Amino acid sequence: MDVFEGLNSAQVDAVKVIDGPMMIIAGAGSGKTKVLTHRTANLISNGVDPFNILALTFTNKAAKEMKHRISSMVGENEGRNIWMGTFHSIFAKILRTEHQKIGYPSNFTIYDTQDSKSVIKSIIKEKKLDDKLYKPGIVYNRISAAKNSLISANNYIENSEIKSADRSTGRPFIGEIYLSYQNKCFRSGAMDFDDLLFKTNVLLQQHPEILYKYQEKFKYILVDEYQDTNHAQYLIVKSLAARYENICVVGDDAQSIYSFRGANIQNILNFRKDYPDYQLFKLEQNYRSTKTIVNAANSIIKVNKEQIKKKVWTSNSDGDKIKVLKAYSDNEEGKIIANDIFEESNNQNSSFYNFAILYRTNAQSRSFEESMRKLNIPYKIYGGLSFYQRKEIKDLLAYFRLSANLKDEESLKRIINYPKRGIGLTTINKASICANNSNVSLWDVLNSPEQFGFVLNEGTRAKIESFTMMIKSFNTKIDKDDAYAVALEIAKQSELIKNLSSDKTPEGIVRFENIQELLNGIQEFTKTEEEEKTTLADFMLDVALLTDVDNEKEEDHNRVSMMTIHASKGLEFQNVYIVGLEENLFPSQLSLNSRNDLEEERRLFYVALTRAKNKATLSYAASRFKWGNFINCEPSRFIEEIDPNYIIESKTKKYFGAKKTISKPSIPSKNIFTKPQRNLKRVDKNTSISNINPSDLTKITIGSEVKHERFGKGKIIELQGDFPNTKATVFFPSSGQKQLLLKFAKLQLI
DNA sequence: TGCCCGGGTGTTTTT
DNA sequence: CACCCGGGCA
Repeated sequence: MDVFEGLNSAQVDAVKVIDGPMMIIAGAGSGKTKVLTHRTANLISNGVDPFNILALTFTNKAAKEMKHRISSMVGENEGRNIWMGTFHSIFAKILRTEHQKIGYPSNFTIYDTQDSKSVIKSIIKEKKLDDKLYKPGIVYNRISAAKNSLISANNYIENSEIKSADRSTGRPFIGEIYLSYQNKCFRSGAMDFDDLLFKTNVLLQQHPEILYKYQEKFKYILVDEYQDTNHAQYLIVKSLAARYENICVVGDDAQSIYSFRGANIQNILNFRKDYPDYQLFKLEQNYRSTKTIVNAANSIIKVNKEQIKKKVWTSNSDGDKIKVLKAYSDNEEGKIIANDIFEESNNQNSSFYNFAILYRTNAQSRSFEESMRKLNIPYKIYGGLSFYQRKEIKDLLAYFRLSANLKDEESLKRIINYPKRGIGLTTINKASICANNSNVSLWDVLNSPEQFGFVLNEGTRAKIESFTMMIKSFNTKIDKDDAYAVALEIAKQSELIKNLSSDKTPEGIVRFENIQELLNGIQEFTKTEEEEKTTLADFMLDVALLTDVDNEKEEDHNRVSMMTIHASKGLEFQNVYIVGLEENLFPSQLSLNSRNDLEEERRLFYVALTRAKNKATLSYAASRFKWGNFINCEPSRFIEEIDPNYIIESKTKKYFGAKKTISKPSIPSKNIFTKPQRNLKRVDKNTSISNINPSDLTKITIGSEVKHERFGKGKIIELQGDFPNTKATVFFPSSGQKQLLLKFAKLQLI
């Protein structure tokens, strides 16, 4: 196929380049992914071996998608050989291969943030530090920031600048905590997220032969979302590319929104210094959005001082103006938005898949969930508590993790007394002290108590022995037998299943279902994994790096997407609702003190707005429930910053009126959600599909008298299209003529 | 060792 | 408001 087909001239220029350093500044919606995939295909059709290509993306989903698209251009056999993934997953893979060089087992565990904080917490306790001052979260962030700047624990302690900074906040011992944290992780055969990058740097720096090996392997390197790379990532890329300098980075400084994670916009600016003979390309034509949205977004971003000059434009149509909705409270905001989505989906004859609600913080999702449920609109929340972070899932995974890596202390502590085995905290604490004294893992102490001076009574001893015996038996199977069989055995033998299935509360049933879902996922894994890696140990390797977005299911079609703006990066929707546009919320209160932070918030708003293809709607509430009482809110400065030509402020009255209509309980809500099911991620399939069945639908004809849950009585004037996509024009005496899609409208014949 | 109750505390954003 | 943690008691 022709790799240049369908590209504009700027895109062709970028796709053409094969060798040498290059940077692509790609405005929002400018076809960045297209350029990346076509360029990679072009490399391959010019004789570059896919085995020599490394492509680093920001999310697993982006990697998967890109791999898929490349494969469809160059063939599956070529495409599959490209190394493509997130920094974290690619370098975890390399670290597992080269584990001996850094003294880790190849099956090291990856600690998630929860695990890390729990380790830190236990250290703070051991060191008898004031836990009011040393909060695990704060300490974790300090350590994380240090690692991302490649500062080791010893460097940290020796660095006088850091020392005085920590002193001034009253926490002079963070360095010591860092040191024993690293020690503990090492002893547990575990790495945290930042270690994956930190240790890769150590590996490449201290072992020239390894560096050479990967420089030779990855002769062509491609980095997506370069504006969001941190120092550790930057250095890895730089050293890998140093030999051949075939490096292509893609990014947009206007969309840099991860500085809190150590991302450094300077990486984009430094590129020129590192590779003076680089080629620069700018993609400025936006194909995604209407003129209104593109221009409004430009008017916002131009308020920022720091940016690379570019002119994003589009030849798309003008489109609708951006609506600004005011609500009186956060709950009313939910209702107004749900109402608007309902109406728009009818008017546009459009699936809910084309709608997204974007917010600044995860906590905001609640009022939207509630109002969507009331209107029976199906939705899916991305992020927040991910599937893998649920308690019951973490419990079962902890069994798997421990069985794969006996040294994993966090997992051991989590499950040794769950389900109850009569091995309590006192016992564990004693064992921990022995482990610390001999600098061995907790498992070693439990496994051979005498050897490490762990005194215990006969009863406890027997209980511990039966536990270790069980885990050991899992351990012998986990990297040999079929993953699903082992997983099921563990779930049963540990009595976790028994324990969960005895809980008949609604929450308990959901937990049990989640376990089922995990087991199903493992069964899938044994079938789909191409190579022969189908043991549970293989499954566990990068399960820590998976996120919700990575498990998109077909059933998620026809649902409104709800997520933070951060999570929406790289996505696009026909209709975007940006909510909670209030001072102190968006922009966040914490950003108001520094120009840089405020500019990042503004970029975040820019990202949010540029997700929209057709329509963007903004909303804010005049008061919001926070920490138990109402606080008054002011509209966000970002609303004023938009060029007023592109927005309409809706009259409050109209929406006030709408509020009344919605809150009228007009549909019998029986069956659907008998009681509010908070925390349920899985929404029943078909919740949105009309309550009347197809035979009812076919009975509706022109002239039928019908009743609509919000518009009341009406008469069918016209019908267009075939079932199930029949569109009806209905006249409602109360609110005029409406276009409705029968399958959504839940019309009832009178 | 395990459960219950009360107080204190917390909201950015994520791999 | 909702959750987590620690203390007190069985």
